[in-house]
Amino acid sequence: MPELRSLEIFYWVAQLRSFRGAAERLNTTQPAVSQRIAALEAELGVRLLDRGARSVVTTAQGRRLLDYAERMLRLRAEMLEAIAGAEAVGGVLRLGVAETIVHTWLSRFIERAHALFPAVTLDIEVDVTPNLRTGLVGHTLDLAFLMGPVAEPSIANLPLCRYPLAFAASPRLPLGPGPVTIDALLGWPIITYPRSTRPTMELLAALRMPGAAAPRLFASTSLATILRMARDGIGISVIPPVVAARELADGTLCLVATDITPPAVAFTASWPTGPEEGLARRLAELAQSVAAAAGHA
Amino acid sequence: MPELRSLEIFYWVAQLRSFRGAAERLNTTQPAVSQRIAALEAELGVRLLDRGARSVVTTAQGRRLLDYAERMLRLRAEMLEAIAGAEAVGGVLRLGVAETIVHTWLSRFIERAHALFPAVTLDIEVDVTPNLRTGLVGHTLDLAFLMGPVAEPSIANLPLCRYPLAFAASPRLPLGPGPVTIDALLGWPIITYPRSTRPTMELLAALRMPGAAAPRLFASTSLATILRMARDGIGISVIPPVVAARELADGTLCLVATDITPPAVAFTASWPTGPEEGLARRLAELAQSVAAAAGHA
DNA sequence: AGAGGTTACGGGCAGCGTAAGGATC
DNA sequence: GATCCTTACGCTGCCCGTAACCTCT
Repeated sequence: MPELRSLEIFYWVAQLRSFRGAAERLNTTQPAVSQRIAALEAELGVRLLDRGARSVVTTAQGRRLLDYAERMLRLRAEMLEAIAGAEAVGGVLRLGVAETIVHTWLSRFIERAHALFPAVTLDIEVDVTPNLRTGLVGHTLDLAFLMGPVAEPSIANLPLCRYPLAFAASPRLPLGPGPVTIDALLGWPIITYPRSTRPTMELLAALRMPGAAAPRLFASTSLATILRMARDGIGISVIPPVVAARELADGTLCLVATDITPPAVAFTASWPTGPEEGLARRLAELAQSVAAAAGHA
Repeated sequence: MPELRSLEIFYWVAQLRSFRGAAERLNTTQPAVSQRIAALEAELGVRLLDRGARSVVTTAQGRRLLDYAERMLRLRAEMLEAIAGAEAVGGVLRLGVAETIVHTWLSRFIERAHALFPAVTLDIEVDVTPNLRTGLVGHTLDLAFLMGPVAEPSIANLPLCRYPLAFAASPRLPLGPGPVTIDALLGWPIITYPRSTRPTMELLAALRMPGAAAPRLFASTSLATILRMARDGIGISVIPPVVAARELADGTLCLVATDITPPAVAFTASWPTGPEEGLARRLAELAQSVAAAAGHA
């Protein structure tokens, strides 16, 4: 009689197409996974996985079992929540967060998450959106707050908040009063997110005027670094004003009025769907309400 | 993380309202059951069962878990059949059979059951219908072919066959030719099923004529005994002719034409519904087709 | 006293981790 | 040679069974 543990191990091997990956995912060793899979195949008298040289693929029977395994694991998760309640939902949830969120409502989210799920440990990893996306599809993250949505079939998305971008510069920069033209703007380096991110790509497209010089870009994955460079007068930053509230308040940075409106950045909570998505989904919904309460919806 | 084995044990304890009963049902010892239940309660941090002095009842949480447990066990059974196929469905199925069935198509059923489910062992118990019914509700039988249907909410029924009853007596009985009147009939003891069975009750009701003497009843739980007494000329038997084919063919018994038609006996395959009813249901359907093929539908 | 659940204790075995082996690119 | 799965092996700890204990009728 197959036990749930075996089905869970099979589920992750099939999902990740890797014994090793499943072992890491389940905090065990790779031979242990091998043994359980072998035992499961023997128990059912059926070959479940084709071990290729550098790939593991499910057989037809394996795919059928995968479907059942997912349903059973889902049922167990639902059962645990129904019986033991949210307080008992435990374990580690690996959360990836884009830096912008860190500077806005992440700490409030952590507080409320801890209050709702005291037995859950959040492993937080701050990184840029493309890396977070990779982490989600590779199942090394259970949930991420990133510039979304993530357009993958196995990833679910929930919109969190939109931040309009704005130009902000040190008041020492001789920009003069009144709206700044694009030409004047392009005389300074643009300090913002890396080129690989969507808002920066859109910004560059908006700034690229025929005949004008290409904008100089000072990109950084670190918001703190962007702000620091802007305060130092190195150039003009493009950021959501909300992450620079302190600098704007104490006058070390000023918003720059221009005749172009930079794009807005939209964030989503995104997670890989699966039998254990319950906690991720609940936390995503919590994040949504926290973001809304923070007035950034 | 609760394993299926624990949920299965809990299921049976809750269902049978007994640790001991569950232990027997699952071929294990009572302390083992105690331990699993205690561990399960500790795991979930919830009391599942109230151990009364002479009774075990589920708590509210226990009832909720019971629902999930049944769904999970059902899913596992379905999965096993889907993946491993019917050949791999194994274990012991305790089948109760009314004696009439033994004399008609039981052996054919056993053959076909063995062919379809080679890994299943049939534990067969021949008894009278009331005892079989008790066995079903007490979960000591997984399936029974009896005079049904069994009107219990937790018992499912599938009609199998109907046998008209007939009067049969030794040719040495001086009954004379032509139809026998009720009065003449009542001069002899009626040899048939025990008083507690439905066909006998109906028969007695039909024979009870105003002013006439009450019929003398020679009841036996054993069909072979009934036939033996009839062949010995002790009285007139009331039986389905199909179980006395040999005696009718070799002339040791003759059908007695009368002006009343005795009732028919109807048999059903009946089994307790539950997460593991799959095999019982399949065998019940098989029995239905065997009975139909035997021409007794 | 007897039925039924709990506690205590010892042994067997499943399952895990470490380490070595083998296949494929 | 690097990567990934398999096999071998020793050990831990879970789980089961036996037996004694407790409680209620």
